[in-house]
Amino acid sequence: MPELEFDPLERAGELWQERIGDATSMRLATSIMRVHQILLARLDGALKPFGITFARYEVLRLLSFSSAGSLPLSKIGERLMVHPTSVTNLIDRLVADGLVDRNVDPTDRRRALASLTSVGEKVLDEATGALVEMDFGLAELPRDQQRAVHELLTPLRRGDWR
Amino acid sequence: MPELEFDPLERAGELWQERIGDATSMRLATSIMRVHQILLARLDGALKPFGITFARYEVLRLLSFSSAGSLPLSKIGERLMVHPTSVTNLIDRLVADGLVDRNVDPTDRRRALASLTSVGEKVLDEATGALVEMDFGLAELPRDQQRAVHELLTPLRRGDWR
DNA sequence: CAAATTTCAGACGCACTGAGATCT
DNA sequence: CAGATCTCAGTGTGTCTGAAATTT
Repeated sequence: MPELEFDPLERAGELWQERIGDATSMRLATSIMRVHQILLARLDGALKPFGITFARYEVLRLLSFSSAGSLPLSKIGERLMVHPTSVTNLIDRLVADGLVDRNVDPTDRRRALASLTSVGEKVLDEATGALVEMDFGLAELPRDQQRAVHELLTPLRRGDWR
Repeated sequence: MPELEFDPLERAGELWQERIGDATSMRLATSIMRVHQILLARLDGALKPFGITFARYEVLRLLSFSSAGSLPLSKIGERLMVHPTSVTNLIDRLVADGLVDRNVDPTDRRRALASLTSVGEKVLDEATGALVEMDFGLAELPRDQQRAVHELLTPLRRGDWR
């Protein structure tokens, strides 16, 4: 399948080093871009049979974890780091597919509350099984290395909370 | 700026552990998604003054590294792991902005060769300066950690070449 | 009234599919 | 002719801006 006979990122790193200077951060930035692309393709592929994307899966999971069983859209955006209009869009599709209910919050009628339908719960469970089965697309990395990468990356997310 | 008082990923990991099981791979997968989003926003933000995105920057850089000074579009797609129609699209925009020339390969007239214009070279140099200045959006990580993450991630890209 | 919450219209970037044109 | 290369039209998904509607 692969037409290349070498790691294209390694090649780019060597040339960068020769002509520009230290290639460390350029290598990692490009690396993260590519790994993201590979990972997303694997996750979306595994979820395709269930008619959802990884972004939608995250919404379903968040709702199932909420203690009240429902969340205002603004909270969803906050937790998932998603733009308000994108949340509306995600929920629109999930509602259209019958996986989520949208109701006005009786406490504060500006708010829309999203909650899982029973179909949504079922799809979530099955999708979770599929993702666990494929180790979230990270099977090439042993557990301890997965943990190591996660911890090393944490400082980059530091702006997400106080 | 951040409304949250806790790391949302950590919270999700704890709940996952309680209710589903080992949360290691789920944590890392979500982590990579979020870091990618943050990084891309930083890189695209730094490149905005030059009128290019990171995807277009990578094309310019690849062209400047090519020994012949030009590359057929198919090679660009191969090296950058980009779909053929996306390459056409990227080159279309770069040509429209005067950063790249597109010519038919006289050797094999099926091929289109892309090469940098002098404006393209100039923009590339300035953009490179801006990216180096911000350490490719990875300033929170010391060099040795950047190297460590890059090496740990490499197995995930292993399918890209032979 | 000011602020919060959500929605809408519209634009954009990028990935992909399927089909077609051109050339080797 | 089969195969390679590129382009085109159209779709899907997610992001964002700016503006508006509703409610507190």
